[in-house]
Amino acid sequence: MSLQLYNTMSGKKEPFEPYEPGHVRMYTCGPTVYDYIHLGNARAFVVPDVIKRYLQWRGYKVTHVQNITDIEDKIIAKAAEEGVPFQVIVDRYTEAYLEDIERLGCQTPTVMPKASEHIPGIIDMIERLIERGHAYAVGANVYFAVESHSDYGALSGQSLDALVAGARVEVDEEKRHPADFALWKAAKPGEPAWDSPWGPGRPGWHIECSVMSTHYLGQPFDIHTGGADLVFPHHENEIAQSEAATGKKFVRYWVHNGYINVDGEKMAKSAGNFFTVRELFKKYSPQVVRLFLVSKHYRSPIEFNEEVMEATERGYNRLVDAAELLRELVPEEYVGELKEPVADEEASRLVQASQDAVDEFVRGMDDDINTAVALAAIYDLTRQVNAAAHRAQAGASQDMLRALGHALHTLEALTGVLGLELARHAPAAEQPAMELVRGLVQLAVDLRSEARRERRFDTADAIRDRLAELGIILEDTPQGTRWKLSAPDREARND
RNA sequence: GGCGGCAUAGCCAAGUGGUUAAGGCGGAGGUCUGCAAAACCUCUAUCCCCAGUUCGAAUCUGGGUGCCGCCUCCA
Repeated sequence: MSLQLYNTMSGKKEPFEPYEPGHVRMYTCGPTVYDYIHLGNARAFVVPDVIKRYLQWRGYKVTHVQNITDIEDKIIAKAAEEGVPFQVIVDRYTEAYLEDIERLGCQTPTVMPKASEHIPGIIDMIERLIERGHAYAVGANVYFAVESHSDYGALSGQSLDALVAGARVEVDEEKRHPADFALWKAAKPGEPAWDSPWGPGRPGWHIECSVMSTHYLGQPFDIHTGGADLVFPHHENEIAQSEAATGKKFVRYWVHNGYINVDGEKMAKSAGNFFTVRELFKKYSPQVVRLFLVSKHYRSPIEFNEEVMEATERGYNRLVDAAELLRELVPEEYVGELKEPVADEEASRLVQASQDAVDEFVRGMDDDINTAVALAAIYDLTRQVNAAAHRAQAGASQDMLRALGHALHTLEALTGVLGLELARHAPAAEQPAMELVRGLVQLAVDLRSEARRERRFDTADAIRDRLAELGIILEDTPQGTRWKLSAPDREARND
């Protein structure tokens, strides 16, 4: 069985085959840089990142383009509101966005083009559309004529008549058809503008994605992703423009992710019920946020609330704890793919468990990137690893250590495909401080161990309690006392 | 009005014709421990309602009920 992907265009899961064997080309609608990204935006970036990582893991080369919209009405509005130059807004939020997706564990896309860098290509495409009779200029505005494209409405499953009957399309005397949309907008005084055959202005929203995607990926390309709210009109319009301009199919698989809900309602800027990811990072580590996002199938809505976030954090800690235990236990040279089979019966059971986890993980991911199933496979293996590791703490055969090393490798590989990293790490800025913390904690732990040996349990417990208040958890094992930070990579801990 | 989605345990969430209905969080009991913590073990649902199809349905069909989304900027 191979990867099945749900295609919004057909409304069905379809077997995935790239246009060019072995090489997947995908495009993701990136942010408009006028504000910090919120959790809903984050999902639209994490979902394609998971798809990309899975494809890579399955051996495909992936070229991934994710644009940055740096020309847009909302940016102009924000600049006016703050009374600062347009570019200040663009730079500030571009930088913040790059930082946010990196912390979320997203690989840097192969190319991150900006609309402002593709004006000539945009003008070319508009000219071609006018030549082919798909667009018309009215003064310095240019519109796409939706009636000229027979397939208009195919992606959203709506006929042109039905779309107009919805009657929320803005009335505009200039347009030949109410659903016609702007390819080029005339600049008003003071607005950022680029020269064009129709006068100074800026591109409409949809045209940049058509131009940039096909510029880097050709036409057709394989996968186009975005939030479900982009199906109409954004993606519908992208298709119309691109196919009208070239006569070729635009995109082979349309992938749309579901929303994040708050109190049952879609999280959105306009609704005001959103959480920026940087706010969330103060309370939860970026890894926990990412785990939360992949805990449900990408097309379903996810309800956001504190209770679920906390449950997610506990689950994440369990995964990390298991990995850390293995790292303590297994000599480094045993971590990795198993080179020779193990003879020991218990060890071979664990090897089998690792294989089962991989099989189940693949089964889930192949079924339209079912990350919930994939995660269940990871948790299953974690449980078995813990059981074996705790027994191994009291002494283990070489075979067992090799099997544990293999299991650790497996856990890291599978969580890695989801973009998760099983490690507690303090933010880089805190690294020097961590050295000091390690020393001080060890000092306290040593003093407490001495107290325990002398059966002065009041003192021992007091030390443990005080450390707990500081966010340091002690665990006594037969081999001595281990310690860990309770919430290691939250942005700031003020508890 | 048009189009689409969802309803599974206290919470989150898989499962789309036949299995003991995955997994996580929480809860109860147990093992281990000076006590804890962690970990492991056991237990913790008959699938919104009704009517059909079928030898057999959470899974298919029809009808309800409830919730959500798109049709306007939106990830």
